[in-house]
Amino acid sequence: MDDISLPVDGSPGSAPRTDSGAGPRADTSITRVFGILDLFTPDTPVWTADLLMEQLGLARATIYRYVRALCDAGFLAAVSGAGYVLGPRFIEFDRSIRLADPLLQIVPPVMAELRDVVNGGQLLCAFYGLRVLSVLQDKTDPNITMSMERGRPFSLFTGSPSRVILAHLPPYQLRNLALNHQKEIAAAGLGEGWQAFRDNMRAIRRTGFVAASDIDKALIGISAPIFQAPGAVSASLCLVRTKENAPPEQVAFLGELAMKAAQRISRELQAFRPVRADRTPLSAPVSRVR
Amino acid sequence: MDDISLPVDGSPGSAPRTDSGAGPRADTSITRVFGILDLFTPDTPVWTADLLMEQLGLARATIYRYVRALCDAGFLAAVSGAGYVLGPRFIEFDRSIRLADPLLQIVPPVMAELRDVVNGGQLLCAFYGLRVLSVLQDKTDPNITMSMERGRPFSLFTGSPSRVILAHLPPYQLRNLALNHQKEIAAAGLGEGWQAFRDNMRAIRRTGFVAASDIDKALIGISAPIFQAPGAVSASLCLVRTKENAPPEQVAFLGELAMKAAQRISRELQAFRPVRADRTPLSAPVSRVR
DNA sequence: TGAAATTCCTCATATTATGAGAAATATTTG
DNA sequence: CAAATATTTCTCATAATATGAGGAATTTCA
Repeated sequence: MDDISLPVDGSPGSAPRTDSGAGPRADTSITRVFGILDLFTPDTPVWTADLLMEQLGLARATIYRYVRALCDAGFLAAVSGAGYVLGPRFIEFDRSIRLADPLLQIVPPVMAELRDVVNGGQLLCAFYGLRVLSVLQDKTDPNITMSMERGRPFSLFTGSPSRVILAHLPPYQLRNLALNHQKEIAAAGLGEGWQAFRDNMRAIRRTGFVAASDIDKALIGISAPIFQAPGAVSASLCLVRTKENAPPEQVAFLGELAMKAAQRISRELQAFRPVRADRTPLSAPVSRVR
Repeated sequence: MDDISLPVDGSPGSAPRTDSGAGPRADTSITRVFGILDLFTPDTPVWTADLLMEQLGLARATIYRYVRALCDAGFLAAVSGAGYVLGPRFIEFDRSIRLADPLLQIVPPVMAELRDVVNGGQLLCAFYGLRVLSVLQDKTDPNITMSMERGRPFSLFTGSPSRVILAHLPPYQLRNLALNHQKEIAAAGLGEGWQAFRDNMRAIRRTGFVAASDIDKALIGISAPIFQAPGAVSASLCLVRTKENAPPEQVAFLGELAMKAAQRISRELQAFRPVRADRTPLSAPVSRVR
C-alpha cells in the first residue's frame, strides 16, 4: 500500500482512452484537430503553420483550416507575425467550471478552519472518469504541495486522494477497472487480480481514509472521500504533512479529522441544491469510469 | 471617453469571429463539435444525449460520436447514470497556460508592492485577438473587483485595460479594427470613423494610461500597457479604486504609478527569456487582431 | 441478479474534407 | 506612408468519410 510510483503528470500525451476492451480510436478529422492542441505544451507553447504541417504531415490548406477553426472557437490565438498559442477559451472555461462548482464555495472555509491543526497543506481533488485532478489547494508550509495547484493531474491508482475515491466507486465500476486496467492496478500495488483488488478496496472502505506517500516520498497524504450523493463519490479531501512530522498516532488523528471534515462537506454538498426528481444531477456530478 | 457600456461577459455565446469582411463561418463537423461545448454554461452544466439531440437536431449516433470524441479528449466527462459535464482538460490546459506564462511569475511581487499605495484592487489583463481577459487579480478591498477573477472576459473596446491595449496596437491593426468594428468602436465612444478613432488612440498613447469607469460605474480603473517586445503590447496593468476615493489628482498619481509599474514589468518580461533570433516568439506572444 | 436505461455498432448513401496552386491579406521594412 | 515579403485564404476536382436508422451490446440501478 506504500509502493513506489512516479508522479504522473500526463498533460501533453494523448487523450484518456476508455480502453473498454477495444483498440485505439478511429482517426477522424475531429481527432486530428484535437491532436493539434496536444502539441501546445509549456515547453513548446508556440507553433507556426509550417511546423504543424511538418509535424502532422498534412497539407498547408488543411492545417490552416484546422487552425482557423480552433482560433474561431478561441482554443488557439494567433500571435504577432506568425505562430499560434493556446487561446483564451481554456481560461474562460476553467472559470466557468469554477463558477458552477459548489465544492469551491463549500470547501475553502472548511480548509481555513483546519489550517492550524493540519499544520501542512490541504488538497481538494475531483474525480473525472479515469483521472483525478487537484482543484483547490491550501498551503501553510511553503515547502509543501508546491506542485499540487489546480489542474495538476493524478492517476486514478496513485496517491491517497485517488485511492480513497477509487475504493468508494460502485462495485460494477470497480469490476470494470479491474478488468481493463489490471496492469496499472497491480503496478500501483492495489492487488493482483479482481479478488485481491476487491479485498483491498473493501479494507480501505472499512478504515474510511487512506494514508500514502506514493506521490512525494517526503510527504504523507491523508485522504477521505466526499460524496455528491449517498454512495456517489465525486471528490476527496487530502491533508498533507511532512513524513517526519507524522508519527502513526498523528496519522490516525489526521485520518479522523479528514473523515469528519469530508463528511461535513458531503452534507453541505448534498444540501447545496435539492437534487432534481428526474435523476439528472445538477452540478458536480459523479464521473463514470468507462 | 466615459460612456455607458454593458459589462460584456460573453462566455456562453458563439466563438469570436474574425469578421474580416466575410460572412458567417462554414458549418463543418468540427464547428458542430465545438458548438456542443458552447452549450455547457454555469446555468446548464449538465446535458444528456437526448437533450443534445433535441437541441442540435442531430441523429442519436452522431451525437454519441461527437460526445465520445469530446470525452476521449477530456473536454467532456460522463456523469453518473446519464449526462455529461465539462471535462478536466480545461482545468489542465489553464494550468498549462499558467505554467508557460512569464507574466504570472513577474507580476505578483509587483502587485504586492503596490498593494498599500493603491488601496483598492489590481488587475492583470491579457490581450487575445479580439478580446481581453483578466488573468490575475489582487484584492485588497473585498468590495472591489468581485467579478474580475481570472477568466473574466472583456470586450476589446470597453474598460480601461482593454482601451490602453487597443491604443498601443500597431497602426495597421488599428486600421483593420476601424474598418471591421466601426459600430462597436462608435458605441464605445471611441470615435465615429477612422480619423476620430485614430486621433483618440493617439491621445491615449500621449497620456500613457487610461482611466475609465465604464465597466463598473462605482469604480475607476487606471490602466497602463505592458509590452512583450518593444512596440508589441500583450497585456495591461489596471489599478482599481472606488470612484469616490479617486479625485483627479489621485487619478493622475495612480496613472503615473501604473505606468512606472507596467514599464518595469515590460522590462522584466523582455529579459525573461532572450528573444530568439528567428523571430519566433517564445512565450506570452502578442495576439494578432484578425 | 434481472429489468430498464444508456451507449455503441453496422452499413449504404450522400455529404464534405482534402490537397495543390493561385489569389488575397497581413506584416515588416525602407 | 508605400513597396516588398511573409502569411493566410480561396478555388475546384477528387477521394474519403460523416451521417442516420435500427438493432446489439453495455451500463446502471433496484
